[in-house]
Amino acid sequence: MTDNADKSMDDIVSLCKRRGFVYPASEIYGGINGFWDYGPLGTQLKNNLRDAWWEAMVLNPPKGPDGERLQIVGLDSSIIQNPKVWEASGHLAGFADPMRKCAGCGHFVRADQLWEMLATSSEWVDSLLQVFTPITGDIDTPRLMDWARKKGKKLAPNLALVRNPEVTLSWLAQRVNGQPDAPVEMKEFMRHVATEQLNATGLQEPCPRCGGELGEPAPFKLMFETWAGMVQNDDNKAYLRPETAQGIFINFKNVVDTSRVKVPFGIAQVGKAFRNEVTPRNFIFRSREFEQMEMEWFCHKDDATKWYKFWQTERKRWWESLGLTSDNLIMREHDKDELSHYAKEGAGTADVEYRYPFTAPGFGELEGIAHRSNFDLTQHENHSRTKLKYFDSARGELAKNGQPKGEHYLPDVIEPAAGLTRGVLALLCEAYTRDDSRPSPEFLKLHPRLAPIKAAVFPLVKKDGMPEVAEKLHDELQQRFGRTGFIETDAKQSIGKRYARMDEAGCPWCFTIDGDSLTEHTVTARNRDTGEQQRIAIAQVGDFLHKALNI
RNA sequence: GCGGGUGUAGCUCAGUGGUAGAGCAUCACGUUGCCAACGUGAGGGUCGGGCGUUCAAGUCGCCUCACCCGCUCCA
Repeated sequence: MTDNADKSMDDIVSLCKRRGFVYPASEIYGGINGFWDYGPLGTQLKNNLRDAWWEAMVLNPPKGPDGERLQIVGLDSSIIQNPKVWEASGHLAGFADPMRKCAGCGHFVRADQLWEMLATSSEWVDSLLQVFTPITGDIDTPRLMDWARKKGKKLAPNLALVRNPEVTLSWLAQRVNGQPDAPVEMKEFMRHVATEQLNATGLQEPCPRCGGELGEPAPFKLMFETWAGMVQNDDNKAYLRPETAQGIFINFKNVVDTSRVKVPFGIAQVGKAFRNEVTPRNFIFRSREFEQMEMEWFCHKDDATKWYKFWQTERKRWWESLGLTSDNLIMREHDKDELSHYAKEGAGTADVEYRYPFTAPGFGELEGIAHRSNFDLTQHENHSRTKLKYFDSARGELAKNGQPKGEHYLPDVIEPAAGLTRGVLALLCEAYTRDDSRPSPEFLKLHPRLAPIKAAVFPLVKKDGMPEVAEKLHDELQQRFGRTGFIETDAKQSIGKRYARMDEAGCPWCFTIDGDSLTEHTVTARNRDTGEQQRIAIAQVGDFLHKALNI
């Protein structure tokens, strides 16, 4: 087995392009940053992963921790919703955090974190403080001058004190000597060393990175905006959803009212989401348009921890069942300070992380399992002024007749939220294998269930009626397995080359029609991973494949 | 957004101012006897895009776009 750290993303990206898995979006126009198109094989692979998820969630969910049957229903909500949805969810506020852009280096700083960053994580501030002691308020001009010319020049090239030490220090001296009874405090000192045109600009605040002048705070929008209607103004502004989850929460009441589900139950959804990421990076790992598979599991808060643990175990097991090796998968519990706004109060958030080649030996997120408490339903209940409480007739005190009186509550939510497109990436990375001892060294060891091409049927040579037999077997297999992926047939070129092509596309089985097929009615079945062959009856090929694909 | 690198055929890449190339891949025909065989032929490029310098630009300059690496960001 090849270690993921040894796999080259360039090779994987190249194979994806060559074989029609993933193309850069708008390629003929020079591309567009953060967007990707899925080709014939990539689309089928993505659909197969999506279908496997849907089956594991909605059609054939796992048994619960006590062996009980789980209830999960599907949903497909709109990408564009009333903007109030995003106000309620916190995305509008969260995504529009005021940022300040540095005029010197272009770096963005969150306005509300500026002073914390200056105090804790700015290299030049650390260095500068060694020549200035804010407690006494003394200004050692020669030492500051010296710092500006040496260390400052390296660490904070855009700081006013460095660009123009004389002027900056004279302003500072005027302040200190003019008001000797009011010592300069840290913040004020920082503002002074960042300012060289005091009369024109007032005191400036410096960039933690280069000391440059920071611009006015402005919202930094991570949601894509559009307009619903012909006129484009603030009244009809709309947003592309940054996650599929909110579509589920706002339909919670609809589903409860119309589908006879009882808490605990889940609502599952697969769909596109959009985030205007600052830096799309790493192939399809972080793109601006991506696909999520999210399930919101609604349960009573007393049971939340139980379900949180259950879904963690279950989700990791599921990814493993698709062929991701356990060495390359970890479950990582978030630290307290990492938790999202919606998860602060809950049992926690954990990520299923995969060891991608570009994160190896570290890991990158594949799926998040979050306890969102009842944050979202509470928010939507308040913002929409619609009662979303669930009436649970199995809870509450017992009445005279021995029946529970019932309890009204907003359920807690456990959310396993997986990236479909990240899943595709993890599967491709896991499947990509180089084995130079093989005649076809580069191949994709995709799980048979997910492989976009399920099988290929080859006539060994293009004569003696072999192509006709192959054609017939191909049609038969396509009828039976076509809904799960492609069945290929190919009579061109040497048999070895055809096997190699199928290896590269991740096709698990090749069936070859030879002379014996005509007389004995048998074919050879060739295994992608081992190259081994076995003879089976033509009539048995369908059942053989059915078993091999495990579907 | 910053710094560094890259961009030439579907893929991998040569090409240092003078007629746009190779290998593999693709297509056609022939051959074929189980692991990227062979022969003959064919198609495919406004050299990422734009502007400029020059008699002449894939090559030099400026701008721009995309990708990769490192920062940064990632509710």
